[in-house]
Amino acid sequence: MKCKVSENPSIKEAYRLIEDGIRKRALVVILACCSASYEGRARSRLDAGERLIVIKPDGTFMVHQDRKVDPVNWQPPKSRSRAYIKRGSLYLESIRRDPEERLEVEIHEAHLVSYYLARDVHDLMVAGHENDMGDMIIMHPHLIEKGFRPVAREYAVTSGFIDILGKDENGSLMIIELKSRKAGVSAVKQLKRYVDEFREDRVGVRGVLVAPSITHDAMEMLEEEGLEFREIEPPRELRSNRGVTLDNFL
Amino acid sequence: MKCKVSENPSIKEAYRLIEDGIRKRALVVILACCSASYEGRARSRLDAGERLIVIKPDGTFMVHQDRKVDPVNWQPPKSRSRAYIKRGSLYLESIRRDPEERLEVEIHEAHLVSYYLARDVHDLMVAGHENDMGDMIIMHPHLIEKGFRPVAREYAVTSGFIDILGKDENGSLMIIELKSRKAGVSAVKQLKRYVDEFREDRVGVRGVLVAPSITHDAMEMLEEEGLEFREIEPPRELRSNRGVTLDNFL
DNA sequence: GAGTCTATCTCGGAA
DNA sequence: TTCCGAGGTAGACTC
Repeated sequence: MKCKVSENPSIKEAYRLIEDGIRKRALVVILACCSASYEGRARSRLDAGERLIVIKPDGTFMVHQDRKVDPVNWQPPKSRSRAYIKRGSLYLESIRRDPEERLEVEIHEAHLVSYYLARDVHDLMVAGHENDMGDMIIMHPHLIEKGFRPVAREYAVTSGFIDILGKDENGSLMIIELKSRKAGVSAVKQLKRYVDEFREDRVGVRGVLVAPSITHDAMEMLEEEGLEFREIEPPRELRSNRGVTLDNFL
Repeated sequence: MKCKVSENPSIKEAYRLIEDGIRKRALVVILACCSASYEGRARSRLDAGERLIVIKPDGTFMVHQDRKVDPVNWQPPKSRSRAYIKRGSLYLESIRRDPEERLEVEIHEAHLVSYYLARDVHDLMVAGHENDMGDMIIMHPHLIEKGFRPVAREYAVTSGFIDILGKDENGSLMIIELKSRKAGVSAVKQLKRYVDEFREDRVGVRGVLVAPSITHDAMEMLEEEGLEFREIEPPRELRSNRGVTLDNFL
């Protein structure tokens, strides 16, 4: 029996089922009219409304309203949850240590209480990240331009890390800034800071912003600063080679 | 009847209940063994596992694993969801326009399908935001130091917005950077950029980072740059006056 | 609609 | 453990 369900349970029934589910490290799902108070990194109060409450086996606790992707109140994995009855009312409590945080939910009326002994071994396979773009460019440097040779990756400078450092066919230094989404002015500013740092030493340093697209304002600033743009889509293969390094090509 | 529930439904029963719930703009909650494919801003694939699926009245769609606060796959509010049966299997689909994104979930086995006609009019009341800190400092400038006078808020400069601009008792310009959480090196860099911009014009500009705490590295950088730190906790009152402006004090 | 910024951001990786 | 940066960030707000 993977699933246990109770419709419109009494307070005691709800209490027992929830405690049972937590103890068995099940996925506990509750539909209820509730209110919530949180105190920790911030402080919040949520008045009564009908919501979805979820307690996960890893200690995650969430209160979801009828809108938005984000929970309205929550606690992260490893929080300790329990149910208790006080003055005839059912409460849920989730406590986190370091930082000390406490979320208390008062259940005014439970419509559905259930738990689910979920088994889930798989992780998400995802493609289209900045890291994948870097891998792709290291493996296919001509995507930047003919004759481009990468020299270093995540190269540390005062103002941060240069995504890819390389040289063009004339031996001029090239600073590559990667963005996996549309690039804004902040990306241009970041690239400019890197280039300025190098230009102090020597001239002829090229700065290239690589992204699938760019905002209008960012393109204007880029041109003003004498920087370049390469339109490149992040790769879409789900099983990209992890751990591609420059060693393979130098 | 606020709640409708079916345990271990057949494919057709599950299909009908889910479509019914979506049409009635209910909160649809499903416990099922499923796999998922996403294509849009990125691309992802999730192999079979036992999960919680939620469809909200506002169009939000979520697939939750047995761990983590964030859903493993999701679509934002205003997405269009539907269920359908293809080659004897039950599928859920959620589509978003602009950007074009599609999430498809195949239900291999539904353990629990339910929907809940939730009513929830209340919004979260929360305290402890950066904005509240700004309000507090505008109302009590001496928290920065004796004689401090705020002059402008969200003051636009080339590299962004200065949280609070003011003058000390000697008439020297002060640039205040607020953080509601522990400040890191990025906050110091940000403050430094603002101060540098002003120092081009005139010397004697003071930069002050205001936060409840600061990382070790950030404090070192702050001292190197001749900037200052004020340890201030964000306010905890839940009903802070919204819309406090400088007009009330100048 | 596009751009910018905060967040109880969350989450993963590195020092 | 602490810290830093990426994210399909989400969500709020301004222009």
